[in-house]
Amino acid sequence: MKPKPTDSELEILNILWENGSATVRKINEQLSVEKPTGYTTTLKLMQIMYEKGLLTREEKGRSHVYFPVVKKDETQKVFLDKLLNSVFNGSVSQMAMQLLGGHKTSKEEIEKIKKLLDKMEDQDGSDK
Amino acid sequence: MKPKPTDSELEILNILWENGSATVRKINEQLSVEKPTGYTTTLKLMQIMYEKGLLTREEKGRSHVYFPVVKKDETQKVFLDKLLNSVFNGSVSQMAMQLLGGHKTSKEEIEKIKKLLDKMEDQDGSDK
DNA sequence: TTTTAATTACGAATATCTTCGTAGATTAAT
DNA sequence: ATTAATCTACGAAGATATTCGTAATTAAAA
Repeated sequence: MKPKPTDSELEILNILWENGSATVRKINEQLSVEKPTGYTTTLKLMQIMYEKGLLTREEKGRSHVYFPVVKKDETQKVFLDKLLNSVFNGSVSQMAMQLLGGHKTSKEEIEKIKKLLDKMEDQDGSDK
Repeated sequence: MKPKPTDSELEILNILWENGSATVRKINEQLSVEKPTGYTTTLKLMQIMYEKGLLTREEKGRSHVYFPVVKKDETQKVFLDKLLNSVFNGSVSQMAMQLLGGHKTSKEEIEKIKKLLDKMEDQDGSDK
C-alpha cells in the first residue's frame, strides 16, 4: 500500500496532476509562486516521494522528469475517508450537510449535485 | 486563533464532545479500548491541549476535569475547509460529488441532503 | 581549456508529534 | 505511621516532516 502523502507532498502532486509530468525545477518554480522554496528542498521532497512510490521518474538528459503514480481521485478518496472517520464518525450525510451548508455554492453546482443524488436513488444501493 | 488539533488531539476531543467533560483517567480508558495507551501519554496530550487553548479544566479534588473549548461543528469546518483547498482546489461540488459518489448512502440521507439543497436554492446566495 | 551553471545525492539541523519514565505531592489503605 | 495507589508536572527519547547546505558530476559558456 502506498503511503498517504503529506501536506507538502500534496502540493507537488497537485502540480503534477495538472501538468502530467514535470522536472524538479518546474515544480520548484510553481511552488515558489506561493511560497519561496529552496531548490534542494523541492528536490529532496521529490526524491522521498520517489522512494515511497508516489512518483516515478525518467532520465531526460542530466535531469529527471517525474510522473505521479497515484491518481488524483484515489488520493482524494483517501483523504476524504480519513476525514469522514476521524471527524464525522463515518456519517456521509453529516459531512455533506456541513460541507454544503457552510459554503456558498452556485445554482449550477447545486444542480449538478442534485442530479447525482437522483441517479443514486435510481440505482439504489449499487456501489462500485 | 486556536490551532488545528492533531490526530491524537482529535480523538480526545471526540470523547469530550460525546461526554461534555472528563478526567484524564476516563479519557485514557476510552482511548485504551481502541489502542492501549499509557496514562501519562494521555495526560501529557491533554496538558498540551490545555496550553494551546483547546481545553479548559477545573480542579476536582486532587484531579482535573477537562472541558472542550472548541466546538465540534467549528472544528469540522476547519478540517473540511483545509481538505477542500488542499485536495479539491476549493471546488465544493467536486468534493461533494466525490464524497457522495464514493460511498453507499441510504435513501433517507439522500433525501435530507436534497432538502438542504432545495433550501439553498431558495435563499440563493445568502450565506451563514 | 577554464570557468560558470545546473543537477543529483547526501547528510544534517530544525520543528512538531507522540510516547513514556521519573519525581513529587496527596490521598487512601494497612 | 508505613505503605500503596493516584494524580500532576516535567523532561526527554523516538518518529516523522521540512528545510537547506555542501559535495560531486556533468553540461554549457567564455
